[in-house]
This record gives sequence, structure tokens and C-alpha cells, in this order.
Amino acid sequence: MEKKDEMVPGRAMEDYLADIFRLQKESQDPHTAVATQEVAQRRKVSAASTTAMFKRLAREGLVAYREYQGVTLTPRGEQMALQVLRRHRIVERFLTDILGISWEEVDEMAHQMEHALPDPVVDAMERYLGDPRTCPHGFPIPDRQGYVDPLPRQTLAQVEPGQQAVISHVDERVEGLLARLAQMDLHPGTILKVLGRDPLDDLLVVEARGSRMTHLIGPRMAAGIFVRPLD
Amino acid sequence: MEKKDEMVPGRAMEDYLADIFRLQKESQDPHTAVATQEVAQRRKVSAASTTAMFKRLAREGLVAYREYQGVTLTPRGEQMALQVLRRHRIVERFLTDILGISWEEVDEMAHQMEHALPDPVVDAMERYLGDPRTCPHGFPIPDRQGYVDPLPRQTLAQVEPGQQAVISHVDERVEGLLARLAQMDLHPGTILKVLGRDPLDDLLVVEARGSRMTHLIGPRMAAGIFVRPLD
DNA sequence: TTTTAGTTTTAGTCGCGTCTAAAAGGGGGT
DNA sequence: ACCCCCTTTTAGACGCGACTAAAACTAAAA
Repeated sequence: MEKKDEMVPGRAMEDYLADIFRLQKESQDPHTAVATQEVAQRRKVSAASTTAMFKRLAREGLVAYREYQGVTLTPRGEQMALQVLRRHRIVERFLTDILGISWEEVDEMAHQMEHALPDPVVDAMERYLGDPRTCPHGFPIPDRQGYVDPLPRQTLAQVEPGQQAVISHVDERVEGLLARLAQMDLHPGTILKVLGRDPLDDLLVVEARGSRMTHLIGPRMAAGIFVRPLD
Repeated sequence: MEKKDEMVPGRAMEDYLADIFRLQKESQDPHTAVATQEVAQRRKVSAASTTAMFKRLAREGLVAYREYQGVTLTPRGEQMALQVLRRHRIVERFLTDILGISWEEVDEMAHQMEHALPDPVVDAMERYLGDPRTCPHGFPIPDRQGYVDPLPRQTLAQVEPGQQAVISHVDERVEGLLARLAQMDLHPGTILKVLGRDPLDDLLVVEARGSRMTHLIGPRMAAGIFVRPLD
């Protein structure tokens, strides 16, 4: 039969690249290598499988792999990871804004879909949406060249009483966080004022500008809400 | 690690099921088994691979397989095939009607996408479209229960001069047919009147009701255009 | 420096989906 | 009835992506 040479780096490879990228960005020093176990845990896969994949990725020139030291994305690997993130976030936007699916569900669905969508489809979705700049959770959408806005690292937990901040993005992996925020009508873009902090349980009292509602937010939740300070 | 038991019949299995279904419908007697080679040719895969897949499908109870005699879909297999067709055709409609992609391109794209779309997404697309009854090429969309309207088997080639017929559906696999029809602004639903037949090259002279344009259609094209007679 | 706890890699296996080459089966013509 | 051609199946292989169990390595504490 005809051999399909098309160097299409398997659906799984793309998942690994995107997760390596995310882990790199999340780590305090984004220049150190990403460890086998970090990736294994994130992907819910054994460490052995991860090692095997590191070798495949290295063979394809997508990561630099040093035994026992983890991996770093090469420029090509990073570019590919960014394209995966781009697809993922556009699809998420499409699912929420056009198809009316809740923001708790779209991460998993987009993950399922993202490797199967032809580029023209993703581009058409993007145009249909009016070139959105972020996904529903507030993460920036890389452009076709792979440029992506930097993310703030400050969380709501670090905001001092009396200060104001605007929600930048929300960690979708924190169990129940998205549902709670939806209940409180808090979203990326919402401006918050920290009224006070209960030192006993480390609860934050915040007021949402606009709705003028006040809410109590625990430390786990606050650590998943990333903000930009407001002068 | 956790074992993911979820009996998800592999993306490829679904492709085979759908193609077996289509071949069954296209054959003169839809009750005879579908041969190994038919499937192999349709899927552009070796006969050996097809035999291997027949065994897997039989093991899963999706086809009845008799050695050297080909396969027949079981009720479960047929149901699954219908759901694949449903997804495929809804996605095609979505790509043309919402995202503005041309009907020549959507078959391949939908094929690429169809196995990765979660059911809620397909259902949301269907609602967004207003519950369309056919794909852009005129094939009926099975409902959630798997019911699908029967297709006419008469082609334009069989229409006698003087008679009128409405285009039901178009064989998307006929090379160049979709592009030609788009040029002529002929679509499923268009009413045609066969004005005459040139016996030398077996060309049909047809007039499109509405545009009142007349066109010449060769035998290859005519055999890919399925029609319903008009009284 | 040696021990030890935790991480990483190797070794071997499995299922899917594909291939090629060779063997086996089936059906029509003489 | 036999042969030949065409179809189908078997046999053996491969790459991907996963697993477990065991061996190798690292780093940090004693």
C-alpha cells in the first residue's frame, strides 16, 4: 500500500508538548528542564511511558532530552506547543460563546477535539468569533505566529486588603473552582476589591465592582485565581 | 496506573463500520454481505488489514463475519454506523453553513473531525443549525434513534427527455463533480428538466428551473447525481 | 562517606492499526 | 474434473502509546 509519510506527530505527542510548555510556564524558573514525573502526573500516565515519549520527542527534534534531567522544548517544539494551545483556546471560546456549553466542561471537550480539527476550521472559528484574545478562562490565545501575551503570576491570595485587582485568568484544574465562580458571577475581567482577610481560616472578603456583591473566598480558591493589580 | 476500560471502539473501527454501512446501502441487494476487497478499496487499505479489522469488529459483536464471505452489520454495528453518519453529516452542514467552507472540502474535514467530537458538541451544533434534515450533499441526517430517510437510487442518467426531477443528493466521491455543480449553481433541491439527450456522447441537456439556465451534463457526472422524479 | 528515599530508566508485554509476502480458498471455463 | 485466476486469509513485522516490575541513578541526610 501507499506509505503515508506525512510527518504528523501523533495526537499524543502534541498533548505532551502542550503540557511540557504549560509546566515550563508555571514553574518559578521557566528555563529549567521539566522533570519526567511532573509530566507523568499531569498527563496521568506512568513515568515509564513519559520516558518513552521523551525519547520519541527528542528523536523528532521537538525537545532537548538529557537522561535523568528532564526535557526542554526546542524552538520547533515550542512552536508546535503554541499551535496546540491556540487550537485549544479557540475551540474553548467557540464552545462557550457559540454553542452555549458551560465553561466547566469546555476544557475537557476542547482537549478531546483539538487534535482532529483541520487548521482551516480553527481559523474559520476564530474569524466567526471575531478574533478573541483569550479563552473563556482568561488564558491568552497565541496568534498564528505563536506570539502569546505574558500571564501575571500574582494570585488573589496575594492581594492585600484595601487593594483592587482585575481577574486575569483562572486555573481550570482546581476542583470546583469554575462552578463556584460561575455561581458568584465572577469571570476574567471582573474587578475585585479585597475588603478584608479573616486570619483564622485565611478567608478573603472580596467585593465585585459592578454587582457590588461581597463574597468569601478560601485559600485554595484564591490560589487558583490570577489577577492583575489595579493601580 | 488506572486501567481505562471504557469500551471505546477505536476511531478506525467507526470508519470501517460507516463504510460497510454505505457499501451495503449502495449495493443492489442491501442484504448480501460486504466483501473484504470492497471495504479495502473504499478505505484505501490492504485486504489483509481489512480481514484483521473484520475479526476485531466480529469480536466486539458489531458485524457478523463469515470467512471468505464478507461481513454484515449486526443491529449494534448498524446503530453505531448510523451515529457516525449522523455526526459526519451534521459536521458537514456546520462547516458549510456556519463556517463558510466550500462543499468540496467538507467531506474530508468532517471525516477527520467526526470521531473526536463529544456528543454534546454534535447535539449543540445540530440545534444551532436548526435541526437540518440533510448534509450539504443531500444525504439525510439520521436522528438520535438512528432512523434515516431512504435514498432514491435513480440517477439523472436515467431520466428521460421531457421529464422533470429534483436533485436529491450528489456522490461526493466523483472527481470534480461538486466543483462543477457549484459552478452551475446546481444543488440538492434544484429542479431540473431534461430537454434532450445527445446520443453520440450520451450528453444530457438540462434546464434548471429558477435560473432557466441550460447545461450539458456528461454520463459520468449524471451517474453521480441522484434525483427524485417530479410527478 | 555511606545509606537511603525517591526518581528515572530499562526490559518485557500488550492492543491497535497498518504493512508485505506467502499460503489457502473459491468459482468459472475448458 | 481440473486448472487457473482472483480473493481472502495467515504469518510475521512495525510504530505508537500505554502498562508493570525491576534495575539504575541522584541527591540529600546521617
